[in-house]
Amino acid sequence: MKRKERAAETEAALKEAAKRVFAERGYLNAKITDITAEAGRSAGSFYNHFTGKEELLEALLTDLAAYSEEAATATDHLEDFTDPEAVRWHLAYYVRFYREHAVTMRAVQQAALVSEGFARKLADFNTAEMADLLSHVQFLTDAGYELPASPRVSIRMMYALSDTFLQMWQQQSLDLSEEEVVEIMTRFVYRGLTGRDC
Amino acid sequence: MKRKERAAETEAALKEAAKRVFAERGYLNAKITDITAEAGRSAGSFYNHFTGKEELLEALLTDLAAYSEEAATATDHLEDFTDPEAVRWHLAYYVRFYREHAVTMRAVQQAALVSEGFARKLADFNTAEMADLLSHVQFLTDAGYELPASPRVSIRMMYALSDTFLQMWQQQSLDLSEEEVVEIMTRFVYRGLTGRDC
DNA sequence: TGTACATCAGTGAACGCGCGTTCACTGATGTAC
DNA sequence: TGTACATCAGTGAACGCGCGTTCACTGATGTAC
Repeated sequence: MKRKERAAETEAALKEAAKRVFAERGYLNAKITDITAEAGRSAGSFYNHFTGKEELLEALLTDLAAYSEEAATATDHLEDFTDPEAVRWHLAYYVRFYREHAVTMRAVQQAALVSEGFARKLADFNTAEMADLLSHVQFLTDAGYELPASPRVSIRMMYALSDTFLQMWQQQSLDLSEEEVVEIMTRFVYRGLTGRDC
Repeated sequence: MKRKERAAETEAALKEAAKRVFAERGYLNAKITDITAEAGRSAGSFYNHFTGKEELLEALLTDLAAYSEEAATATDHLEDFTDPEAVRWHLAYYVRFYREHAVTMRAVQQAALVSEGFARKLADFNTAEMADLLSHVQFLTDAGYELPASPRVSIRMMYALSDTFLQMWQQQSLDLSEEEVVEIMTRFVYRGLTGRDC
């Protein structure tokens, strides 16, 4: 089975090369020949594995899904948002996620601007991430805290903040360690959601 | 001077047509012939006015700058962020801005993904917007409030939240009126910055 | 005011660049007997 | 184990599509005398 091995190696090489090219030039600026060159393969080889750049990105996105699943079922998953630690846990998760998968996420965001299909995929992904949070925020309303808005909208604000702030952190150098970012965001979000200090 | 009038009319028509096309298809998907067709002009005519799509977008962006200037010097500009009204005033300004200029801003954001030049322009624009806020937050530290992070970073969180949440509001229908959005964001941000309810 | 010429905004068919995609070919691996 | 043929991953030059951009042309406006 040396043949299938070789094919699998090439496919993996193309995916890794794509990430490097996306990181440097961005998804939209990446030419297929850039990717094949980076992977050290010929242009034609690409089409033995993917029908185009979109399918390659879908493959990368599928790899992420696994990661998200994992976190949602983590054993130390804290759910009660009246406890600042629960908020911190989730933000720490996002920070880790962004550090590890920033390239793919940015690629998907770029693809979403141009392609209807990726826009839907991205929306679905975000909705899934937020769904988990919805039940956690219920603890706050049950405990008599006054959210700034409905649970659904409050979570969107939290998510909007995290998403964009983490991108800022990644791209421009904010000179903050990962721990500091988690700490800072936790304070802002916990205060924002509950109206109390922590 | 009928000639210059005609030229000015065509240029304006192209700019307006561009906004409509950008709104529908997005900047990156917009073809120059889409714009000229929408404006009811020939393809060649475009190049009498702009060297390309980029220059047209720059022209639209210049129109925005005026708007921002205006707000920064507004007479009712509240500056002391210890007063929730001051926070509300600024968020209300952003909401109005996004409602009126969402198309151009989204176009610039898209262009920034692909072009180094626009990335810099966008970064400059955002920095300018945030600079105004920096002095306002000083009131909080002076009054003994504890920000969630340094003034510079706290503002970035506020800005990240506003930027993305307003985009969500624009794109997906969150079923919130403009007043509600301002109210909600004010509560979240004021709480986040000060740690106190309002 | 009239005539002859210059200039300019606009036209749209044609051109050509960039890049995605194809395809005939190669050499290696797998299969049949 | 050896031989003959089939299949497959990979190659890279060539093809062709889409779209930005050009340019010779038109008709209208401006200018000179």
